[in-house]
This record gives sequence, structure tokens and C-alpha cells, in this order.
Amino acid sequence: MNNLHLTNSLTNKKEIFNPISKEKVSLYACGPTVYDSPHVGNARALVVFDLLFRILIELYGKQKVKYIRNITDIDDKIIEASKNKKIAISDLTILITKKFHKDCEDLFCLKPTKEPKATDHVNGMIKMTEKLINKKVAYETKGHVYFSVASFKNYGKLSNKNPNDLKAGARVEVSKLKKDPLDFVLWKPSDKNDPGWDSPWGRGRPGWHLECSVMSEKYLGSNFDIHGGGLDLIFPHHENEIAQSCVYNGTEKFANYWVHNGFVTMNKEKMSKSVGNITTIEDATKKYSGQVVRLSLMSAQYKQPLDWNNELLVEQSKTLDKWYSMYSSEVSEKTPECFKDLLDDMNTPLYISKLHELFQQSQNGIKDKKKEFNKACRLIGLFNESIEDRAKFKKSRIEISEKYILSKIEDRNRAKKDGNYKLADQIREELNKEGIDIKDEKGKTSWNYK
RNA sequence: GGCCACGUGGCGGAAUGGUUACGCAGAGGAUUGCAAAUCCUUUUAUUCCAGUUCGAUUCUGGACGUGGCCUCCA
Repeated sequence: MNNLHLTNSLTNKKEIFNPISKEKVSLYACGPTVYDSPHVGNARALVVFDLLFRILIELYGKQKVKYIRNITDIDDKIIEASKNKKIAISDLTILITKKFHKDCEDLFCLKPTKEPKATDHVNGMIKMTEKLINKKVAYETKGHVYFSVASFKNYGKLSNKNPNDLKAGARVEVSKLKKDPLDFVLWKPSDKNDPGWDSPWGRGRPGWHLECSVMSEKYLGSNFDIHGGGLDLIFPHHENEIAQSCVYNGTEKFANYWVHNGFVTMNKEKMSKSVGNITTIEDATKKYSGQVVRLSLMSAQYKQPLDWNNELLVEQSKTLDKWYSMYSSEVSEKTPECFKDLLDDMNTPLYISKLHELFQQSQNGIKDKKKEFNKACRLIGLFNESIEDRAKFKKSRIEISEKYILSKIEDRNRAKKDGNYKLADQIREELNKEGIDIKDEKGKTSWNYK
């Protein structure tokens, strides 16, 4: 496979990816709402689109790919969280944004080309709302502005939903201000104490969907290549984005390809804050390291569910330990052969199986395979930390000192010399329990953090 | 109720109209004082029923099961 293929949610089919221009390839991914620590579910989307970014860079060149990932820093959940935690909104959003950036770094995600914030684009959102009202697809009632879904003929195309079915199945309390239960908010009034901006409809704040329409248009144009996000954003978020943007821009097409990642689950159930079954990225990376978390997130193809459990993490940990024995700063220049597996709708499990193969060939000393293996690992964001840094991380997890370890090893070697293998084995086992691996090779004893 | 995805060996997880995935675990061997690590060899699978076909795990239909969206969510 020489061309990138992606499953396009618009058609629900795997399609050949043809960018609008090879000189300017565009990717927009929905970023976090900064109200609470990001969890592993968020990490999956982060890693999936980071990987897609890397693939596009490999294909078209770093300078030619634009990757925009927004930060939602105004939202009802943020207001609520700031009240509950008794923290000022700006303090909260700054704190969580910092945490998010730390998580991105720990997971070895490349920085997006731009990371626009919603609050920096409120004017654009007001302008978009005004234009939608002028175009008669939006209406104002009592300081609220709604988008009229009935005025957009393609509504439901992305999520494969029939607006009539949606009405029949509506199980949410519908605001009386709406003309139609399906209509969604572009602008709403803010209470005195809540954040708000002056607008033609009074002091208020934007609806959630609006920001992505405004920011994608500003940085990528009215028609761009790929829009990504989690499966749960298809409806209503992305559906509403399409409706707004197409009417606003007067275009038929918004994003040409929609790519959606599957969920991380816990015991087969979706990991989500509302269910309460979350692991934060911070906790996961502290316990297992960012690389192991990253590798684990790539162990299933991005559209499939991925169950998060200790066995998975332990297994990937072992794999990475093994692979690190072939770590090298000498990296092949060439794109590895197995890159084609990534081109096939980002088939990471197949790609990883090729890494195992390359590892084995490197181990067996086959020419240039070690360089190729190192290149292939780096291509998907692995091997970004040196052996020393990795050892440092492992060291941070154990309590005993290096001095103590060395003295114990000396004790053990003495016991071995004396033929007291029982004592030697006992010492080895003790160190093992403390998180230290011992090996005797060619008459020399070496040790490593587990 | 509407729509969608999925059901592969002990576990995770790819692929495929006929032929080895891969990893972990298990078994045997090399190595080792014994281990560990590594290498070599190896056992185990396509939910059920019907159809299309010379042949189906793969295509079609149905059954059963699991999960998701339809409300904030990655």
C-alpha cells in the first residue's frame, strides 16, 4: 500500500487519502475541555492524531503539514468545576492546560502547528452567529441564539441519523425557547457572576460547537483535509460543526475526511468521567512510563475498543524493555518497509508485529536491521528517551539505594565464590522483590531496574 | 425504539475466498551453579444456523451475545 488510506466517517468506508494540496495538508483535531485532569481516554485521541500527524509529515514533509488542536477554555463544565472546587475560572483553565501539556510531553506527542484557545476567538464566534442569523438559519429568543437544524438539508449525514428519528427518540428536556427540539445553541446569556462577552444579544457566551467551526476556518480555511476526534463527538458536536460551517462558508464541503477513534474501556465499559471509571494520564505515566502508555494505546487499531488493564500495561512494559536492548542513536534515514502498514488505516498492531520481527533480526545481527528497527520505533514516537533517561524513570520507582544494591551484589558474589548458592539465591530474590534484576553473564554480574 | 461497531487459540490482537500473523502465557531445547536475559523448536482459534462457492473464519441472510451513539464526553 503506497497511498494513505483512512476510514472516512462520512462514508463509513476506507478511502484513499488525497489532500486538497500536497503543499498544504491540513489536520484539525478536537482538543480537551480544560476542567479536570485528562484521562487515558483523552490520551488515546491524543496519540492517534499525533500518529496521523507523524504519518502525514513522513509523507509530505514537516513544513507542509498543518495540525491544529484547540483548547476549550470556556464551557459550562468549566464554570461548574470552578464553583465546586472554589477556584477562579482562569486559574482552573491555566492549571489544567498545564497538566495537559505535561501529559502531551510525557506521551511524546509532537506539538501541533497551532493550539488556539476558544476564549481568544469569541469575536469570531459572534461574527459567525451574526452571519448565520442574516442567512436566516439561526434565530434569537431572549438572549439565546439557536441554529435551525431544519434549514440544513444534509443534517445527520455524518452520524447517519435521520432527523425524524432523532425527534421521536428525544429524551432530553427541551428548552421552550427552541422552535425545534433539534436546534442547538450558538449563543446563550451568562449570569452576572459567570464569564461573558458583550454581544448584539446581550452579555453571554458561545455554545460549544461554534469554536471548532471558527478556529478551523481561521487556521485551515473553509474546506480542509482531515477532521478528527473521538467517536463520541460524531453526534452532536461534529454534525453541528458541519451544519454551521457549511452554511457560514456557503460551501458543500467542510472537512473532506472525518476520522474517529474508538474508546478506551475498563472491563469492556467506556472510560468516562460520568461513569467514574477513569485513570488519569498522570497516574498511568507515573506508574508505567509514558512510552509504555503510548505503546499500549497503539496495541489495538485506532477504531477498535481498547481495554485498559494491568495485564496490558505489564505486557507492553516487557516488550519495551526487550526492545531497549537494541536501542541505538544510529538511526536509518530511510522510511522502513513496514511504514506501509501505517498507511493502511493506521494498522498499528500489524506495524508492531513488524517491529518484533525487526528486533529479532537486529538481535541476530543482520546488517542494518538495528538502524531500521530504531527508525521504525521513532517513527511512531517510541525510543524518544535515552537508555539513561529510561533507567532514571525506573529508578524513581524503587526505594533502595544504588550503594545498597552494589553491596548486596558483592555479598552475593562472595557467597557464590564460597559455593554458598543458597545464600546467593536468597540475596538475588531479595533484590528482585525490591525491583532489581540480576544477571550473571560471562562471569560478570550486572543489574538493572525492573 | 432508531442507528453504528464488534464476536478469532488460555489472554491481547492482525489478516485472509484455499497456504505461518504477531505478542504474552504454557511446553521442550541451547545457555547457566541455579536463574534472568536472549536464541531455537512447539501445543491451542475463527459464536451459532442457513445460503452462495469446487472451497468460507473471510461474502450474503438470520439467530444469539457484547459494547457504543441518540444528553456532557476523546
